[in-house]
Amino acid sequence: MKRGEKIRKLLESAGPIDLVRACGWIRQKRQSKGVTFIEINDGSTIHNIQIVIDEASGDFETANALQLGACLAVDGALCPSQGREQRYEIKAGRIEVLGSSSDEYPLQKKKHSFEFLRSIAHLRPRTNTFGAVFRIRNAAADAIHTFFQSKGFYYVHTPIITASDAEGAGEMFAVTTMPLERIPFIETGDGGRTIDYSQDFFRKKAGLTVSGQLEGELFAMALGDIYTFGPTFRAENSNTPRHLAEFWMIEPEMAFYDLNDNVDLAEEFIKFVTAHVRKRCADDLDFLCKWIDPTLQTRLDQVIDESFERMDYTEAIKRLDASGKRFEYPVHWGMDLQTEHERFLTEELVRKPVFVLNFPAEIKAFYMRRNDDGKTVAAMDLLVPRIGEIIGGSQREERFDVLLETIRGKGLSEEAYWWYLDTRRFGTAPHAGFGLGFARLVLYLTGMTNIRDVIPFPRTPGCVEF
RNA sequence: UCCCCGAUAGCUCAAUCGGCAGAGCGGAUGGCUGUUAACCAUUAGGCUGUAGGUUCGAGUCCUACUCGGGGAGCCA
Repeated sequence: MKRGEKIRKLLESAGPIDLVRACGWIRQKRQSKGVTFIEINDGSTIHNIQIVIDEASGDFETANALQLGACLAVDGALCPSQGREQRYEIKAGRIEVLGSSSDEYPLQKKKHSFEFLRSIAHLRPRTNTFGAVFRIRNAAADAIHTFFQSKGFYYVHTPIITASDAEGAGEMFAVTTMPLERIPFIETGDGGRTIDYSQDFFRKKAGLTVSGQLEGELFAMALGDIYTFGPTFRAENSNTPRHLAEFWMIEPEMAFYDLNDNVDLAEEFIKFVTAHVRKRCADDLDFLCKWIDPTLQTRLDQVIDESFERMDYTEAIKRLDASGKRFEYPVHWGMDLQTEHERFLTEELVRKPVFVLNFPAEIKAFYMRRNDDGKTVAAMDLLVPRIGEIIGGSQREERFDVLLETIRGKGLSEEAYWWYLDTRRFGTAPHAGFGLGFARLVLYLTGMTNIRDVIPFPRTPGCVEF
């Protein structure tokens, strides 16, 4: 079909054009006696284009009967607008109604609550806010590939179905073809029974991945620098504005990187993505700044311009302790940082993004590299104001015997990790990497406050609609 | 999973001490010579989340449940 020009292009036109075609969905309609104004939007920009239909037009009656949400193809002249709100408008010649709407169309010309819009997630991308959010999400995704590709990183597709449980990352969703109403069991001899996975599709227990990191490390030990960017799944019963059961994660993994190199890369990466979005989605950020978060643009500029704070875990504990602030969870060395501690650190003490480094080994995963002090591991968390932890990473333990000792010490099965351990037996190398929750990054970039509003179709406990 | 708060018209919300169910927006109809979330007039629209209970009388008080939100935990 004849698609015409994107509305973004038309609004940026260098001059009037005698005949143009625009397609889009009706956002606004205003009627006077002799003239009707219809604003349509095609998603190419947050701005609508105004269609002017006057009495002389053959389609005047058609236009007046149209309702919000209808889809139109409009042929007409792109002219300078007499109104003050827009440079150009289309004086309609012919209007083709591609899809009519009805008075039951749920989106109104007013602000709706996000809770309500979540219940109509199939229509919410037609609102200004969600249009802006999802254009920014797209720009961020693009920036991620551009950043890593320009640095010579390879994009690796790690498996979505896996039998490996990246320890500490949370509960896995089961993947099975066994009938739930009659799951085969094996008697264990002591009166108990266990599921007979040998009859299942994969002949062993399988689930949806909680992280592609371990597989990512395997590829870093061959291709050098790699990154993953794909969906991950957590079957945790988490009911918060920061958690999803299905979300996208970015996990770079680099050979010959130590913890400092890792931190440098993470900072450069966040700055790059932020700057890219700041430049490319200026209109959308203006809108979000006006209606959602007035501090958004200032905050993003700060991320781009100022260097992030870096602080050892031990130092963070000292500063939290010395702050005099009363915490619900008392501060002591060896504890994991709670939400209240993270927020106080980044929002009160340093007032900018902060890397916390070298955590106690006990509270971190087996694959993190043991430091010489014997007590800590080369881990890093990036905390940002409002969101909390946005990146978690570490230098990985490359020494075979140390890794094996840790796996055994944490009561994990060394057989299950035979392929992971192999990389330490055959040409091991220092390497490091991190994981970044994409939706949390989008939260940060948009000023939105609920993670369910920055992913097209959120999956949370009890919610899998659409 | 735990704690707190909420659920009233399509949407956003009122309803005093337990005493007739309301407004704005949206819809429909009409008006208005170029509007900007246009404006003016008329109008329709309700088993007050569900199930019980207390009471002469319940949107309002009590109990349970469902759903939603916030906080916490788990985590990214």
